[in-house]
Amino acid sequence: MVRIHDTLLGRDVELEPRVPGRVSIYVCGPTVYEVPHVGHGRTALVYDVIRRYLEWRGFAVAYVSNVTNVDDRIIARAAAEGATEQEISARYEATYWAELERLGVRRPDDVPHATEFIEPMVDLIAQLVASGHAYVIEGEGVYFAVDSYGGYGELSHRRLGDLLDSAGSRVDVDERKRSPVDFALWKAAKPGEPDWDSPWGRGRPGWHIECSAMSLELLGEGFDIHGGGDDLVFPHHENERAQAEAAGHEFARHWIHSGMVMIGGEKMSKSLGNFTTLGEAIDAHGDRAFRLAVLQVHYRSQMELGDTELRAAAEAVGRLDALVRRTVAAGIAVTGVPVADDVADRFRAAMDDDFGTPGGVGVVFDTVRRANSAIDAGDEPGAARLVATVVELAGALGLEVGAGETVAERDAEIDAMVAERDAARATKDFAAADRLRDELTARGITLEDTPRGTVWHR
RNA sequence: GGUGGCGUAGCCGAGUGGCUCAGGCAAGGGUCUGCAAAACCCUCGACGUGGGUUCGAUUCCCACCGCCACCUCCA
Repeated sequence: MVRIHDTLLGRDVELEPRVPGRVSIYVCGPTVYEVPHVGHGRTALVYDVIRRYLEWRGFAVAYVSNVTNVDDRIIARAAAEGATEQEISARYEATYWAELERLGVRRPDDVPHATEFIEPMVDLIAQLVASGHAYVIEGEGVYFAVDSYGGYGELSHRRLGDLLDSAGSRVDVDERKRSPVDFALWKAAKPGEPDWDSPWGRGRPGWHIECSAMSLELLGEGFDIHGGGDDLVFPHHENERAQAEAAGHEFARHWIHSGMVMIGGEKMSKSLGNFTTLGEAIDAHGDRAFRLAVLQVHYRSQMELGDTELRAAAEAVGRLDALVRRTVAAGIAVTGVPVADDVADRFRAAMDDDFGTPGGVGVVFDTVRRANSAIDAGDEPGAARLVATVVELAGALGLEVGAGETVAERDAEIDAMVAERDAARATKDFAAADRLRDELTARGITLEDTPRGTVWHR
């Protein structure tokens, strides 16, 4: 059984899906007004792995993640560049998905955009107005009356009184609101901004309402898991929940939140300007190093994710590929070999405990060592089994082992040089052999001499 | 101030009331190799501080110190 840490309850609970065997997940995606940074990459990867693991575990997963494409910052960016909001959001959304694809993050089953769901949002707001949970301020918009919903604060573990005390201390409050903590469901149109028709005049939706409406629309009442970065717990998710439940809907059964990426001990964020773009990080260290670095830290913890961490992870990825090279060089066939059950059990135990990827990764690398030992010992069946297990379990985490060019790429010219060197070695002409190896090294080729011949990789 | 969380060996980072041992990176020594590479073995070193509970605590409890996040937009 899979246990997950539920933010609402503040403890681990068994995942008992609404429909046995099927898990529905909604994860808050980015607002696309800038290129993604490594923090966005981590969050997307964390949920990608949760999705993959649940599937590996036998669940049918419905995975939805939205993109916010109407928002103050998009409008501001469009104005600054003399472009339309659609141009800005389309541009940065394209970058977002392109980078995630490089990371091997699978596309969600559905990617709703705020602008495509105006009608469900308006309907939801209308329900709230009709039931007295929301009110109109002329010329300003529609607001949610926080007082009217008794569960407010439960998700983020805040008392309404404390919220009222701190409201206004950091941000100006519109005194026409009934309570300083009330928030906008619908914002009245302003000149030059995108707007839509509504019973309250033209305008655009508030931020929180889009996720309430879209998650319910696509996944239905009482969907299983709602996730996102932990900076969204308050106010975003608190508000989403309040709106949906106040309107009479059964909202998410479980809430999960992932930790932030830190840089030099501070949260990485666009507003602080202390970010590395995701693309730069992948360029510098590779997609698998990025994935492994993320998996080596529990998803709920804050983590540093800079060059130091990525370099270390890249070295570790090299061990995975080296294992496959050694296996191939030793002539050990792995396809179709069943996994070692005891290892899979350890892996499952770690992962079932709130997606304990660091433990799972530990099991994988422990198995890498054992597999190498088995190869050294000439235990071919044992090695085959352990290597098959490594490939399988790493695959469950979305980590391809021995992928692509590192293993079996053919290159006639390099093969010829390697053959020439082998011939030189056979006649003990080591000067010539070393000269050839130096040439290859200069071209980024590393040679490994094995009992069954020389293999090379980049 | 409120809420949530964290402090583990040179670094990153799991985990557990006692059992030989997370794992990754780095460092030193060794085996293998013509030399390398890769691999394996060994070594190095830990649980913020002070109390308490206990036969025994890094693990439970209390206090303290330090750090981070959220309380405004934010993955």
